[in-house]
Amino acid sequence: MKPKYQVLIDDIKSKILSGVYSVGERIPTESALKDMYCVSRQTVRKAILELSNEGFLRSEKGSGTYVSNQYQSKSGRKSYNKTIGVITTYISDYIFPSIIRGIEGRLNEENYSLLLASTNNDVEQEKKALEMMLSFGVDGLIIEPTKSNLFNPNIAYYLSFKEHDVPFIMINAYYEELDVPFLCLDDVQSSYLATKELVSKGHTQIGHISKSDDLQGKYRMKGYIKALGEAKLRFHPEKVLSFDTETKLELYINLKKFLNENRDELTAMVCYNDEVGLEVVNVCRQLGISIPDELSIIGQDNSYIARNANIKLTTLTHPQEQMGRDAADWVIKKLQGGGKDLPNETYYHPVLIEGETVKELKKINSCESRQLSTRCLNKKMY
Amino acid sequence: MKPKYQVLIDDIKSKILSGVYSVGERIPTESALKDMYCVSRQTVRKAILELSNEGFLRSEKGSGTYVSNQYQSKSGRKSYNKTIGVITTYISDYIFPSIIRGIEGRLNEENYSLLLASTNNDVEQEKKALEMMLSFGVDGLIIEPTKSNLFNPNIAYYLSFKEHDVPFIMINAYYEELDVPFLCLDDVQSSYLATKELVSKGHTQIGHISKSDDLQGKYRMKGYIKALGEAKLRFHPEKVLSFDTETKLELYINLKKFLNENRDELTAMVCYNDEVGLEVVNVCRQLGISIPDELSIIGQDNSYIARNANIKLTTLTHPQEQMGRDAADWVIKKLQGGGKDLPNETYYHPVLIEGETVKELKKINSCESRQLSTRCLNKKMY
DNA sequence: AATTGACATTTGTACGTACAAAAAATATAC
DNA sequence: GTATATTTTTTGTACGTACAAATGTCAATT
Repeated sequence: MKPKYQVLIDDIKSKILSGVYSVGERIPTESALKDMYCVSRQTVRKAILELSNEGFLRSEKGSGTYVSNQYQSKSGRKSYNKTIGVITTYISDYIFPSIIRGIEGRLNEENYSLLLASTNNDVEQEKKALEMMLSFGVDGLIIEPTKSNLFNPNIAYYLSFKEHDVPFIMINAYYEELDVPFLCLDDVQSSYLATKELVSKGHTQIGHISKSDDLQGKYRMKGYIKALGEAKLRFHPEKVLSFDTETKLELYINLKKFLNENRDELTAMVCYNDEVGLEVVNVCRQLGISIPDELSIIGQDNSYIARNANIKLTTLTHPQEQMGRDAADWVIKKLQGGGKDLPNETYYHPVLIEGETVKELKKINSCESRQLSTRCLNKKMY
Repeated sequence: MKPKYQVLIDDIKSKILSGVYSVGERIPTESALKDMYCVSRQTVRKAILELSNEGFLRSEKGSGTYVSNQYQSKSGRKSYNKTIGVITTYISDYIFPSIIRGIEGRLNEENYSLLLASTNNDVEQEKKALEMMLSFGVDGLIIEPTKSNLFNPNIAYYLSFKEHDVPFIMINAYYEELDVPFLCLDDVQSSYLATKELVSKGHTQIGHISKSDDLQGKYRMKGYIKALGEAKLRFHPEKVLSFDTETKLELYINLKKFLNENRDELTAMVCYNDEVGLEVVNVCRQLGISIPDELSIIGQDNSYIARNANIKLTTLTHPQEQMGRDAADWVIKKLQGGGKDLPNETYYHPVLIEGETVKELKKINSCESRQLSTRCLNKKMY
């Protein structure tokens, strides 16, 4: 358990690093902090003394305590460190090794070092990672946002980076509340193409699995709805299963329930990503649903797990390594002074990769009113 | 007029610098100093705290206050970051993603964060990474040594970690100059088994490609020599090609020259690792040397590139993910106080994985003195 | 002789009171 | 309006009490 003075140190340091207290600004008096934190004045003083020793604060008798610039001059040795910080939600899973390979490759070409931290899509861990990077004084940052579809209190840190002219760029998603540079797959287009592919294969009963806390989830849902609309197919909310980072552990159970309930309603699923797509394959195997005979599935991202599974998942491309290279390239160029003509928003267009999980229903598409019963008949013949 | 605590500081510092209190010696207790100087205990503590910050003293609860050496830095304070630093030579290539996966997985189970830096097997970048970790104050470290077979001036940092009781463990190799905990593949055994396999397949003209700046290179050479010795085969230095991190870029050219010169001398190669093994395959393709008909090849480490190449390389296992997990487990246990019975040296035993790059020569092994001319005759017949 | 448990000792955290010293704010005089 | 004196505010030094946490010591037991 942290001592009280350490809680104060951490809080005040956090406020300094995030720009709540800016350099030269006077922080609340010892007496005010005593009341704010419900501690004794001695405890406040102990915290302030330690922060002064670390160069964050400077006290003046009779006047007050001010944010010092000593820590900043230490972290301001940007060109000396030649290090780029990378903050991602995960490191060794899914498409992240490929992204990191792209980043690392490009950085090595310019002899930049890489400092990498992961957040596990958790706001507290993102905060810690940001403070680490700020404290050390990285030259630039490549950041994958955490829970990008929800409000994030760490946004203050990004504003602080902007203020200190530390170039950073976001990948995979961005905070819509901020005007920041980013590189993203066109998530709308990805789901749109997936849904459109299923429509072109004769599917009219198409479900969707969505992730609610990431911006990708929102726009992949948008693409799904857009393609339904173009095909004059109605959007049914009960054909959508939504989950988030915290409920991901229960996805297997929720999928089982969802697919059982919709067994006779759906002929196809557009999944949030390949990981979810393969989870659907797994659950269908448990429920005795034949893929793709009874249910067609499309994942997204073209991850290695889609390519290496027992059944080759139909999926959409994700720029992965190229996006990593481009992000590193952007930061390097920014650091080398050529920031004027760098793009602030880059979208990558997805391409469909055919696998073994989509079945064409065109043969029985001549009479749409009998589609479901024809499907049941077809099933009895095999 | 000097404050009382400054009088104490000056007096105690003077006693330390003059040798009255020698390094490692316990100075009088707070209570005794209170009586000696006729001040309050708080005033004594203030003096001791400042001397501790300056590196002159070190206090231990329940025990006393000791004279420290002056190299002790402020980063010796206990860390509350719950972050483990990992320093590896590379991040996204070869077997490193698997190792990192193991580390990350174990750390996540205990809610530790991961901070990752790579050195590219360069001493300066290792120094930078170590300073970053020290500066931030990680709770523990997992380190893959840089140029582990050469003297490394950064060894002082590892001594500093030891002194500050920051638990760290090395993976893949260690510095033989230091008595540090480590987890390693048994590199002697790996090359020994590779060479022995070739011997058992009838090969007597066996070459070796070695890496001189890493400890693995030294011990894999040792295993090669050991197996030659057991088979009563002579060790020929001209059948060994050695390279290091800096000359790696020229490996292709040097391999071409080496394999051309030894075209009629060698029937098999034990390679430092899979990467080198596949490079040999590549060069042989250029030189028109048929694998494994004319030259058998064994790599080491069972990396994904060995499993996914056009030709499946015969190789030896490396613990990769398991070793990563064990390293993280070791550090976590150390941090949780259970340091007494943790192993200081762990070796993993390699196992041969058969591929498509080794040919058996047993049919023509009956007369060893005519082996080379028989091989030439055999070649003319095809 | 080795181990265990109880107790003493020592440092660490946190609260409080009191006064000193320097800067800032306000009042007063011109 | 400006200069000076006085008061208030804020940090700095020093004292004290109380309890927690870790280490060290010693006696009893096996």
